[in-house]
Amino acid sequence: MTTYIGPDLSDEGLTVLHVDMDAFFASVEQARHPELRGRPVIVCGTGPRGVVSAASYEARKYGVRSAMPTAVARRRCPEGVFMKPTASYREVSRAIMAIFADYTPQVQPLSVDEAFLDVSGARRLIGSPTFIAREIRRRVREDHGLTCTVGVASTPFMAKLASEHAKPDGLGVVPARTELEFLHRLPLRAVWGIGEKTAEKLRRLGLRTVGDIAAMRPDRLRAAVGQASADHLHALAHNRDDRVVSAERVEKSISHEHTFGHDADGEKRWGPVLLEMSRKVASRARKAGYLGRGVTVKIRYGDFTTLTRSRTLSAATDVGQEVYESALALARANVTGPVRLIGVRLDHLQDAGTTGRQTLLGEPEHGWRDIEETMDAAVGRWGKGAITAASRIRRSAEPAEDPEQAGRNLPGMS
DNA sequence: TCTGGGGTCCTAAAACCA
DNA sequence: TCTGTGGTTTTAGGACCC
Repeated sequence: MTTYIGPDLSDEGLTVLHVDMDAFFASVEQARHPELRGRPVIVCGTGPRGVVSAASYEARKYGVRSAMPTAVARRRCPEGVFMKPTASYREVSRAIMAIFADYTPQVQPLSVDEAFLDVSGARRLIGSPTFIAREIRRRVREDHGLTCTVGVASTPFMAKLASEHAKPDGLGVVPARTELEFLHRLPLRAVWGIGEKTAEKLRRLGLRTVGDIAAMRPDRLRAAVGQASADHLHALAHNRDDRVVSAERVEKSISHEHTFGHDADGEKRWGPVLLEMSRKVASRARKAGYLGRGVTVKIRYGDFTTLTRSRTLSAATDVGQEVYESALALARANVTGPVRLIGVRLDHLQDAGTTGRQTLLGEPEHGWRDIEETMDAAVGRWGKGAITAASRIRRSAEPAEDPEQAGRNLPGMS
């Protein structure tokens, strides 16, 4: 189904596609398990504190939405099929992104289930943007049994609005002539960067639509939401979006966090989790070829108050033991009671290749790094169960808190 | 209803330095 | 040596996105 936004049926001058998979995780499960088709499928954390990652359109009829607590979703949709996410979505995601790459090298993934494509160079060789959009939709359907929605427009922002407008299983085209008219009628929240807090501030100024933002005096906007935000909103409201679709993306940080099924009281409970997450963060850094110079610990208490504490290292690292030592010192100095969540982040990443890791005077050349690389190799060969920190092996009957099991999730899911 | 996990960017204050 | 000054980096928090 093609939705042309406005009367003009031309895609002249349009260069950007936004592809958005429909209810991605839930749809993958339905494609894989035919008996689930037509049924409300909810992919979510299944622990006591889980939330919904994706709800099939059948489930949405019951008012189930992503980011909703699983407990609420169960109440709203008792007959729903509730499933934990699996690691396989990444594979499907990669295969779909590979389809996009057949039409243009300029593919910018935004998350596992979304990407921008710049198809300006493909018009002569392959066809018009709407032709490419139809081809992509057809191939995603035929090769993977999945539906997606594609927005076609002149800028990334407009393309995203177009797909939003046409979903699910649609094709939305915003002809260049009709862009402003379409844009200005949209509600505040349609704008990338306006969340609940900002929308409330703008509503207090009497604004209701994107057109209202465009008409607002810049200084009044600035006073309400700050310089950078105001400039950004003003530009988008006037349909100025100078972002270019770019395939290369540099990572700024790598993190893991874990919410306990029940608040963890004492270092004995959260310490081992901190160690495991520190190792995972470092392992990912090594694999990606990064060293990090900053370590941040995140702590959340039962009442949801959240604090972060960070330190800058004397030398950048990709060694889990070093990340852990900093994280542990930060946690010990700042944890004052039972914690709901604990997290570790390695940031200020730099390229390991160009920087090289400096060995400090008196520091053994190898050591923890070698041990951890050996552990990586073992996990690679025999699977995740191969290696466990000694401190996590328990004698008592009480099961250890396992970040792999509670609220298992993948980065960047919608 | 009771709030996951992985990220990015912005702001403002504090700390550091010349 | 003390004081002010201004720039840069560090630290903390918050909003937002999927």
